[in-house]
Amino acid sequence: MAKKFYITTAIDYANGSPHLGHAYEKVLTDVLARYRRLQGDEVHFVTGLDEHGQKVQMSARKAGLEPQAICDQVAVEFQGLCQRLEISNDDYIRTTEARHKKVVQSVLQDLYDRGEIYKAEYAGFYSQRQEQFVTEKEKVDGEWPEIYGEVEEVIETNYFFKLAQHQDWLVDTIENNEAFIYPRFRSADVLQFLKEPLNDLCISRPRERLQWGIELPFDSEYVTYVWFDALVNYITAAGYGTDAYADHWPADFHVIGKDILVPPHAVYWPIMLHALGLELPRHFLVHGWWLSSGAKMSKSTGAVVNPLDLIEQHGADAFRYFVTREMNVGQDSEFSLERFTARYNSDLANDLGNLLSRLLNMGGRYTEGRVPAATIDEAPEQELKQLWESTAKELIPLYDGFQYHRALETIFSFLSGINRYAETRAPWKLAKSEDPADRAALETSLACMAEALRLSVVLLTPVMPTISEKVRALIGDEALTGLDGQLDWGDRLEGKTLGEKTILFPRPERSAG
RNA sequence: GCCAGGGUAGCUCAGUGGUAGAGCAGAGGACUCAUAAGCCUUUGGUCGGCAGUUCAAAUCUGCCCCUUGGCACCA
Repeated sequence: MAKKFYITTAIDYANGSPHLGHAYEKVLTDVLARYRRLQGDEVHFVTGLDEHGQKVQMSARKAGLEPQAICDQVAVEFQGLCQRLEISNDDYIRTTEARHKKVVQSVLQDLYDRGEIYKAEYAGFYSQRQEQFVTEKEKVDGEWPEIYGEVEEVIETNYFFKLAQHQDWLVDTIENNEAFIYPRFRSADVLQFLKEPLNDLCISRPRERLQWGIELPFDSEYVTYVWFDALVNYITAAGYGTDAYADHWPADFHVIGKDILVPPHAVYWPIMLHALGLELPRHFLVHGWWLSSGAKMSKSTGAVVNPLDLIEQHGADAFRYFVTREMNVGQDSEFSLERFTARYNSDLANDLGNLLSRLLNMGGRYTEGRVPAATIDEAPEQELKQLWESTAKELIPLYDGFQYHRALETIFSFLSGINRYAETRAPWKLAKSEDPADRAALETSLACMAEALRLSVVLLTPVMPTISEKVRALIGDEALTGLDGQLDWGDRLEGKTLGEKTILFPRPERSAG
């Protein structure tokens, strides 16, 4: 069996509710996953939930619940988000699952046996109130803020993972693999970090301080902490220790936010894998953040808008389109309701939705609800086909280079070209003529509009899967299963039945006041 | 402080040496198949600032300013 295209998001931390950032990462990953499926890859797409740790334990205690109960609630929320967004993940991993505990313990034991883990004393400043270690960085004006309460220096024995001995290897690996981290400039952050000597990584917490974690296999007085729990999910979900593993690992892409590249994903994780003798993931796709999500958009309406409400208000596809169109992968982007509305109305409703609407309507009125044959090929047709040719040429490289915002821009610029073509041919005028030449032009124009629309939605499909399928059905096309030949201008729609006139993206009612 | 990303029309962005671009928003017009949509025309920029290299710089170099991140046990 051929290796699958294995792609992951970061797993979300269970101590909080989903927000725009979570939604975006899932959409971004899903777009890539769906694109690869169209390219013919067998895809294994995993997302999940990181459930252990101090914060979850404390939240549970505050709520008077068992930690697992809290996690179960949060898991429902996050999985619900995936459904709402029509994320096509093949697996959802939760770090409290038995399959994961087993892998974490096996990996820890393995490293312990190899001498990569040792026990040592760790001295630090501990905040009793927050039940966590604090560092000099947390100090404000030379004092720890009030929220930490009394901070005392304590010495604690813990287990450490040897990072330093792999440092040179890691620097080499990153320097010699330019495609390892996208965008490339992020590699510089990692290499800068690696200019300083690495300290070993503390991977345990004593059980009396933290119960909510996976027990160290070689010392039941401790649980493992954070990274050995969270990062290992990627190989758990790949089926580490089972036959499935070879079909999945190495991951083709870990899609993550820029905040967790250095040091966890670009330093700890590669070293963990290297120490275990496992292959590294092939690429990291590092995205930026949505800024001002919340406060800023309340200005005009006076009401705070939760970006995730837009999914229900305007559909998953519209939401997916917006975040994909607006975000230049790797950079940050500004979220505002105004921008969402502008995209929705201008691009989706006016350009795409209305184009389909006028085609279906004219097909019903002039050609008995069928896609007619294109019988002539004159300047307007040739121009439109040329425009498509140059559009198609750009799309694959843009998709391959994660330039989704520009790919969408290009597609919508072609859609605009179809609208322009319609004005040039003006089938509604031709319909009033008895001249056979006008009749031929009328039929040709509707055929060309339908074909051009079909071509437009092919590479809209990864971003707007439902809408794209809907468009295909309405113009008499079959469901899309691959890219093969789909981007070539042809006459496959000839004679196909057009659907009833449909409003794809209804204009929202203008709310009074 | 050091490193990196961004700073181009009101907004979002494209544009890496050769007379400043797109979409949206604004203004005007013709049309009517269509979701008061679409189409045509148009207003609008000392390309963050200063200096330098060059016949020529948004594009190369230096310094500065604004902004977003990274800079070891922090999720």
